[in-house]
Amino acid sequence: MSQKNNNNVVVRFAPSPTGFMHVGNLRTALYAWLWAKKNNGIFILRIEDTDKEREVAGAKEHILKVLKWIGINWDEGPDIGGPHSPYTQSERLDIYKKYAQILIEKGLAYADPYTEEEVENLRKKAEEEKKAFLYREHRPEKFDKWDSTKPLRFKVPVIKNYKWNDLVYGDLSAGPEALDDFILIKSDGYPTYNFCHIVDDIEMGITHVIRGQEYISSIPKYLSLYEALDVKPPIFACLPHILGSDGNKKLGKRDGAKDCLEYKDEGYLPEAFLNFLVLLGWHPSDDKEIFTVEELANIFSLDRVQKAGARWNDEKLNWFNKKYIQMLSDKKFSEFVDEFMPAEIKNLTNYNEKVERIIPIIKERIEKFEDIKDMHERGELKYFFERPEYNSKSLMWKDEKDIQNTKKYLEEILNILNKIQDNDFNSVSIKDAVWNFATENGKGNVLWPMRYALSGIDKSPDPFILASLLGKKDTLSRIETAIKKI
RNA sequence: GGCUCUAUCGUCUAACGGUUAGGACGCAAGCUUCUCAAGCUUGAAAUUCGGGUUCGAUUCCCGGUAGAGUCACCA
Repeated sequence: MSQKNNNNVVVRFAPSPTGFMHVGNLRTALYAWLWAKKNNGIFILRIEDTDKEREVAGAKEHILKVLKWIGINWDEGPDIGGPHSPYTQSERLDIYKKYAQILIEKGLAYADPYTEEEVENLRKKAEEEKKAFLYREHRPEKFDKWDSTKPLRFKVPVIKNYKWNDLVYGDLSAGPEALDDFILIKSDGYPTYNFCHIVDDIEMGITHVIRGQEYISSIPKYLSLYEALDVKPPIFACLPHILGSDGNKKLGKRDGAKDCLEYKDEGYLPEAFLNFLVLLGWHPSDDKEIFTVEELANIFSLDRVQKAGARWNDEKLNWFNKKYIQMLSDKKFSEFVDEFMPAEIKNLTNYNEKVERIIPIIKERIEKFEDIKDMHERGELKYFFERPEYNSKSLMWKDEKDIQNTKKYLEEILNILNKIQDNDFNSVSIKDAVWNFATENGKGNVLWPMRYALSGIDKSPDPFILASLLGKKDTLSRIETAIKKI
């Protein structure tokens, strides 16, 4: 890797602590982070907590937790500081005041003389007249001195068309109706997003502003503010929305978007989750689908981000998770099994000595670790540790009346298995020993009763595997029990 | 309603004007030692519509249609 000037790319992820972080937020963070990594740039985490009414306790900690889970690390942020500290907006109020003062002195910010109600009435009137409401059409002719008790509004310097380039959407433009005298500082003394994010982006040297598509229509406002401040705007990149799995609406908290940590709790692997997420709206130039973070950091590009929204797809996420589970080391896999195994199974007396043997069975049958619970509920775990209970009729393959033959077959299987040496009691030897007899008698007639005697359920691994996992002693004993039951 | 954006299999997407429109998930069928699971093979499945430009449009332009975003003292 060639050494690049670190200041080529400085990006930020700037969530507001107003609730849990959902997948839409996370993907924005992921794309910004990958863009920074790809360019050897700096990734900044900034907390935008200027809406004190909507702020949710613990939300900030939750955001950090999600990012850490998925493996997104930041170079500067509220917890670790950095050259532009602090990284929480409520602690940067003086900086915003300074910029507000600059605008006031330029005559480009003024105290809003109206009450909230008066503005609302003007808005309603415009609506009734089927006109777009523009505050600037009601801009007072003379401005009172701003005393911090009224909102401070931006005075759009020039009403004109704006054209700009977006790394994802290409050339964009908007007419003058996109421009208005928006509020810079609210009457509670806190700045609005529209104002302070721009101040911070300037102060922190942000080069690329990567955020959701919903900001496209606001960008002309930002452009006019950059002009008023005489600052060159950064490069913009807006990201398409993630759509809910039903409907076409942007995935939001109200439409059932889940807290990212729920995926962790359900047993999704962060690597799989990240891999799925990166492909939801972005695609490399070839057909490769499984990526390490390092590979993504090399090939990620904003110009290959889609313009249309991508629908959330749990099935594909599950497929990715399964793939990644298969790649997990035995040790790591066992740790997850230990975490997700239901207490009812863990409390069985011989759980600890036997659990390692059934690891491969679990590994090929789950998509996420929470599925272990479902396996348990379907009775697919318990019989490995305890003798199964079942109705003797179930031992019969297809023909429930063939009692005598079933008994005969089980007795012969018992005989055959008994002859296998203890230290040779593996699935291959067992199959070799049983196979001829089974084939001669229609396979299912013989193998189904054997498997059922060992598992006590309709669906399980094949009888050779089961016998080898249970061991010779337990296998013989379970078959004897079945014979007695008939 | 104004402004803005978007449109390829059910879903995620590939195809810098020329391909039998490719891949993946899901689905179906078959194979693989009974039932599962896993694996393998095969299959069905798409360029929103109408005009143009061009020898030739999924691709470029215009229009229709559909969908989305936004129009806060929220971010």
